[in-house]
Amino acid sequence: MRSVSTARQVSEPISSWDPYARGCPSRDVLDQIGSKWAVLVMGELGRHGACRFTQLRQQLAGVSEKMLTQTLRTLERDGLILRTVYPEAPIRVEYELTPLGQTLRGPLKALTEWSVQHIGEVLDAREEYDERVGKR
Amino acid sequence: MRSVSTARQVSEPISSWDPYARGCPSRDVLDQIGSKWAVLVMGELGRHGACRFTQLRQQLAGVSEKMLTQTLRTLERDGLILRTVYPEAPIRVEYELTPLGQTLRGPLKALTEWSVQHIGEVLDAREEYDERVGKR
DNA sequence: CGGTATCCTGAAAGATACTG
DNA sequence: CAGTATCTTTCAGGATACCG
Repeated sequence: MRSVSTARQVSEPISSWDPYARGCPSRDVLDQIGSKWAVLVMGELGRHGACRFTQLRQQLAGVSEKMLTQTLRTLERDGLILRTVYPEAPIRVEYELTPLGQTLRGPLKALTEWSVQHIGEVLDAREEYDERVGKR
Repeated sequence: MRSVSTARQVSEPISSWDPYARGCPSRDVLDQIGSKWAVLVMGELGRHGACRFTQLRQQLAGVSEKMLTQTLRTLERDGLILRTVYPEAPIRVEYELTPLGQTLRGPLKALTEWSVQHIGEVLDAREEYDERVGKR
């Protein structure tokens, strides 16, 4: 059954894509990036190069087989990662970034770097906010 | 009730933050960014400057009042946007990016620009993938 | 080894009605 | 105007068992 419901039906006519509009294709991509494991997988493959399924599952401690498979399938479908099967025994499968996937590394890196650099400020803001709101 | 459950309990000791690790604070931020409306709100405020509640709801056609409020609250708590109440009658509330929020515009822009630039390739990849898989 | 196939649950999203 | 309260629906995510 091939309905992971990743790409929901886009019924609107495809014209004048506002990158911020609802139901627009580029928005789909953002949704996928925002999904729980996609960024993690991309990051792992970006730093390690080719990885096997089990390797990935270990690096991303906590991911279930189902979610890892689902994430990998979606990324593969979007052309961001390449899946190669080596029909040995036991079977071996390797995942790696495609050239297209490589081009996404920059933007992704910018975002994670931002979060690392500014997490302190965010945490402070939260603390201050909670105090302000709690005191009422 | 102030438990939007945005920030789930981080029980682990705070040491050696791997930006990719589960439950790490910077990961929280990414999760929030990935949430359905946060990027849209940030984008809107980034381009328009200060906006009122109703203005935002109209720009982001499709958002429910509840989700908009929730998104705005979380972003405010994280110190990314500023909420200003003008106690006139009728009341007026304006939202705008904080300096911290401004620093996030770049990374966010990089990501949306990527999606606009490469959406064609992604769509092609999907088509090819579906054909490959369907034919089996 | 590298997955599917099922079932289940909690949280997210949405609809609707009401309010300071 | 700018929300809050409440209810319902949806569905991502996880647990488990099994398969080529």
